[in-house]
Formats: sequence, C-alpha cells, structure tokens
Amino acid sequence: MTRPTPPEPHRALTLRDVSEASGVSEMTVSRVLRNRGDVSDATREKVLEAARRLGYVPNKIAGALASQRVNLVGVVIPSLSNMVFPEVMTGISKTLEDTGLQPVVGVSNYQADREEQVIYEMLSWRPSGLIVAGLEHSEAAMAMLAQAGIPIVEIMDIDGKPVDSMVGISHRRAGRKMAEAIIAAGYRKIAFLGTHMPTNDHRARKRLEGFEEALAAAGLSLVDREFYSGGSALAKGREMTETLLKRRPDVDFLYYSNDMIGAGGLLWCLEKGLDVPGQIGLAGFNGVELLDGLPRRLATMDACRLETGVAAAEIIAGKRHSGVIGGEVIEFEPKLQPGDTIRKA
Amino acid sequence: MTRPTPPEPHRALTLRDVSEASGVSEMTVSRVLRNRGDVSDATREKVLEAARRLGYVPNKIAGALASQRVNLVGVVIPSLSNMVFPEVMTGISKTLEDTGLQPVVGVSNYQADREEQVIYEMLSWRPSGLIVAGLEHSEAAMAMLAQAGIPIVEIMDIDGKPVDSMVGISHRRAGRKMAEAIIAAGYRKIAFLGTHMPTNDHRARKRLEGFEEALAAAGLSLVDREFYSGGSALAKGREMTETLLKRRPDVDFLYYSNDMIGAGGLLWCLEKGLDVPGQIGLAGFNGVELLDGLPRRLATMDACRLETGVAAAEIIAGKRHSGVIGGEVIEFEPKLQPGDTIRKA
DNA sequence: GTTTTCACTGTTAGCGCTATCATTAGCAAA
DNA sequence: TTTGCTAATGATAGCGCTAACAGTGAAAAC
Repeated sequence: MTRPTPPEPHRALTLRDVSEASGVSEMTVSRVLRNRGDVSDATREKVLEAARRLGYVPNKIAGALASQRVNLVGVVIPSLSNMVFPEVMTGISKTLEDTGLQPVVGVSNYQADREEQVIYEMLSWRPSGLIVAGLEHSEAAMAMLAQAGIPIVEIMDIDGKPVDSMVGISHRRAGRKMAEAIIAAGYRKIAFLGTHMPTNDHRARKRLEGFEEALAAAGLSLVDREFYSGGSALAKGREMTETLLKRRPDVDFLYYSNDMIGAGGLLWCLEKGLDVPGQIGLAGFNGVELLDGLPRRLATMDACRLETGVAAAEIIAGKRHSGVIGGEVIEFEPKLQPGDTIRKA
Repeated sequence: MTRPTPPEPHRALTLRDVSEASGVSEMTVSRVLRNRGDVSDATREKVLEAARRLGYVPNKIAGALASQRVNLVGVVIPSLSNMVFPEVMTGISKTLEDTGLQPVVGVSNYQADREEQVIYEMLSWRPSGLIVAGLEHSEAAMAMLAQAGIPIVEIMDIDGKPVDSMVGISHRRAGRKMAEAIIAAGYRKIAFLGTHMPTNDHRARKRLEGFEEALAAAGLSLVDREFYSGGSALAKGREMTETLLKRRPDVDFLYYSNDMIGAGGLLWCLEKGLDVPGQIGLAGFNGVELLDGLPRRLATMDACRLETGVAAAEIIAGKRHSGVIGGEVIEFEPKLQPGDTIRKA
C-alpha cells in the first residue's frame, strides 16, 4: 500500500503554507478553497494541487470567527438508545444534506440540568440553529434559547408554548385518540404500563393524561397501572404484563407507553395462549419498524418522527416559505395503526 | 411564569459587554468564566452576577482560536439506527463526562466517500481526538487521519493495521469461534443469512470469512446463503428464513449476521413449531439487549460495545497509563452466549 | 525604611481566517 | 493615446477570545 508521505509530521498547516507552496496570496487560496469570487482556472488548479499535495485541511474555527458564520445545527435529544430519536435524526440529516449545514448531536439523558449544559455548550459554538426535543426546559435554558438570536425549533411535542418554533404531534391528543379507539372497540377494563419517570418524560406523561381524560369522558378510569425503569424494554414488557395480569386477571386492555414494552407484552400473551385481541387487547405507541416482524402486529400510533425531523430542519435551513419569520408551529396528525391487537369496532 | 426580559434581543454579547457591566477588564472576566488564575472573591461575584444578568454565553470559536484548544472529540460511525453504535456512544459519553471533552457524532451511512467528507468536516474543527468505526477508509481519509496530529482511535475491528490506535474485537475470530461452537454441537448443514452489502460492511464480511474458514477447517462449507437489504430487520429475518428453508429444508443451522434478523428468524421457527435447537439451531451476532425479551434466548456473541467505547474514550482523554503514546491496540475477547438455540455439545 | 513577595489585575499581541476595499493587468471603445 | 471597464489578485483590518507578560498595591521580611 502506498500511503502519501506526510511532508512534515506535525505543525498544523495554515493557509500561508498553501499560499507559499502555490505562489499566490492567502486570500486567493481562501477564495479557491471556498469557491468564492473570481479566480482564473490556472490559479485555481495550482492552488488545489498544492492543497491536495500538502494535505491541507482548513481551520473552520478561524474561518467561522472571521466570517461570523457557522454551518452547524445543534440537535439536543434525550437519548440515542431510544430508537425514536435516530429516525428524527434521519429526517434532519437528509434535509440538511444539500444546504451545507451539519447536524451536531447532544444527549441530555432526560435530565433537565444536563440538557441545560448541553444547550449552553452548543450555543457557545454559535450554531446556525438549534433543534431541541420537548417544550420543557430549565428556566436558564429557556432564557438562553430566547436570547440566542438564532432559529430555535422545539420538536416532538406541541402541547405548550414554544420559545420560537415548534414541530410535532400533540401527545395529549394522541393519548385521547387511542383511548377513544379502545373504548369504541368495546374494551372497558383498561390498564396502563409505562416507564417510571413521569417527571422526566413529559411526552409520555401528556399521553397518559390525554388517555385518562378520554377515559373519564366515557365514565371510565384506569383499573390498574404498572411502571418500570431500566433494563431491556422487551423483557420488562413481559414481566410487567405478567405481574399486572396476575394482579388483575379481569383486565381486558393493556395500554403501553411505548412499542417496545408493548411488543414484550404481546409476545408474553401469545405464549400464554391468550386470545388477542378477543379476550384482551393491546396497544403501544410510536410505530417503530420493529413491529413489522412480530407474530401479530401491535396496535400503535405513529409519532411522525421522520416528518418532524424534516420540517424542523427545513425551518432552520429557511426552506419553508410560509411567510412567517420564526415562531412557526407545525402540527402533525398522529395516525392510529390498529394492527391485529385491537378488536375491529 | 416570570421569564427574565432580555436586555437587548439581539447583537451577540461579548466579553467586553460583561467587562463593562462589571467594571473589570475583559481578561479578568475571561479568568472568572474559565475558573483559571487568581481572582478575588469580590470580583468573581461581580463578574458572575453580570454575566448571569446579561445572559452571556462565551464564544468558544474565539476561545478555541486563541487558546488552540478544542474540547471536542469527533466520533464517526456508519449509522445510528443500528442499535449497536448507540451503546458504543454510551461508553464514550460516560468516559468523557468528567474530562471536559464533548463527543460530536457524525454519520457515514456505510459510504466511504461520505465518511471521507465527515472526517474532513470534523478535522476542520480541530478536535482533540477522533474515534472512527472500522479500519477501512478511503485513501484520502487515511492520509488526513495520519496527518491530523491528534489521537485517532479506530474501533470495533482489529483485523488490520490502524492509522494510530485501535480498540475492538476480531470479527474474523468471532466468526471462527461461532462456527467451531456450531460444529462442536453437531450441526453439519449450515446456512448463512445476512445483509446484502459485503463491500460496505467490512465487519460483517470478516465475520463471514472467519466463519467459512472454520467450516473449511472441519471439512465443511456453507450449504446455502441468503441476503437482504433495507426494511425492518425483524421482518426480513422472517422472510429470509422462510425462503431459505423452503429452498433447503435439510439445513440444520442458521447463522445470521446480526441479532435482529436472527430474532425474526427465531420467531418464525417457533411459530412453525420447529424444534429449536434440536431439529434446527440458530445464532446471531451482537448480544443486543433486545434478545432478553424473546421467547427463547438466541445464541449470539457479545461484541463488547460498551467496553470498546470506554477504552476508545480513555485513549483520547489520556486516561490510559500504558506507557505507550499513541498506537495502542486493545483487543477484547468476544464471548459466546449459547442461549437456547444451539444444542448443548 | 527598604526590599521582597504575593495576590490580583491589566496590557499587548496574536490565533488563522475572511470581508472589504484597493490595486493591477488586460483589453475594447473612444 | 487615453479612457473605461472588467476580471483577477493583493493588502489591511479585524472576528472574540486567551497566553504571556507587565504592572500594582499591600503585606511580610529584612
């Protein structure tokens, strides 16, 4: 293998090195490398050749400072292992791809103080825009966002007041809609199974609130509930389902706060030979691709993750010609996917 | 809710603003904000109060340029939706947490040219170190990495020559080991099911090569193979398994290139009432947490993802006192998890 | 009283690049 | 020839911060 020999192992190269190597001014090199302004073909070739030969990589720090422009878009999400955020990221990345903007991910682990730190860190790099999951932030974080002077898009929740723009679904409404569908299908003894962090996962909380609202409107209420935290969601789904059904064998519907534990529950029910959806119905939330491979399709509700990512990125990139400057609100309609685990009404 | 009113909506604040507001020099403000050097308590308080009141966020771009230090660590991975990389990220984040270093993620989508771009982009921000998945890169990318003058850690594969350091497992050996276990358990008609991108996913390729090597050493060879691309891995696992077993009903072992399709295959086999692992054995690769919730535990091999992330981050952070400066090689031993889908030898 | 020391604060000079304006050369029109 | 214009290139002045050094005053040591 022939690897090009580094001219000098270290001492970072600068524009001046390229300029000297190609016999033109630094300014001209800068123009060539950024494809800006008029440069003759001959000069351009000379410069590019020299840059390639030396292995020059521009220093964006200096460039950004001088031009006051940074092609970065910060994205602050609670978790990467959740399966739902990667899909949002896909939408963001795709949309940003041809704009010269680059997404930079930060993870808050569902902790407000950690989120505040991450936002601070991101803003200190003066990005072109910031996408943040959720509407709930520490007061300090909100103040920073409000003052940042760049487009801010809060995503995946629209039940509240945004700092600037927001894109996503109403989880309250999603919960309500699911409850209505379940009631319409004739289920009456409904239980909830979800994650054990009602104070941190605001979207799950709002979903449950909406769900209970709709139950109440029909004169019903949850007959039982079961919470978990940590571990393999699939395994936890099994365990919780078993625990709950042992405690309340009369329950006829299990509403899970996410598809993963729902899938675990479904597998458990099928193994036990329960009649799904006759004897007992199940539903999750998110519409993850995973469900396509299960023995039976779990009822769920699509959270429009891809669309959310795309729209958020479009706002940042200024691709959305709505006439509005900032303060946009885009609501997606979560679609019920009845699957095979809820009786046909 | 009382939100602090922004003094002036825009015009980014600088050190000078804080300096004027608190009546000390910019330098002293800088010292306070970075906790560096001696500053009297009275002054410190004054400055912090002013900074807070104004909502000042330091400009790291200027700071980095001046100090020639950037607290960023680039991480270049092929995909986020893969479930395996998030766990590596967890190890990296945790380890970096108390070092003042921040990971920045870039995604290459398993494309060498895209990876080259991402590496270029990252290096242009002059990070403190770079973690890159895999050992195979475009020639230009290798040249950039070699010249970067910062610690480079290639992870998740050690079958090859690193630019600088490398951390991970030998996929060739992992494949070999799995084949040996399968053969030892008495299976003879072994088929492979995997992703349809042998040229892009080098780790899957090496695993298969090692697997076939070990088969050959025992006088065997794969009796059939089936490939897929895109879509829900779980669903694809089902489909492929069905297709393959229709074509070759005599096959007695299915080796999957990852756990997700393996899980799909397992669900299919159980549904069809096949005797697993008596009549037919199954194995995947990765050791994903998901498997804990399946009706039966799929045989797999742990890829040591968390440890890999931790070790890579330690190298970058200089936490590893091996005496070696750069060029470290850390190999983890993939552990076979026999689960319930391979006969006890 | 003088010198030394120390804790604190300020001054100066860039970091590597780009915006802006100035300059030059080349060529056509007057 | 001179003028005017355009394309190509260069010179200059920062961007907002920090490293390095230079004060400053007060207390401590002589």
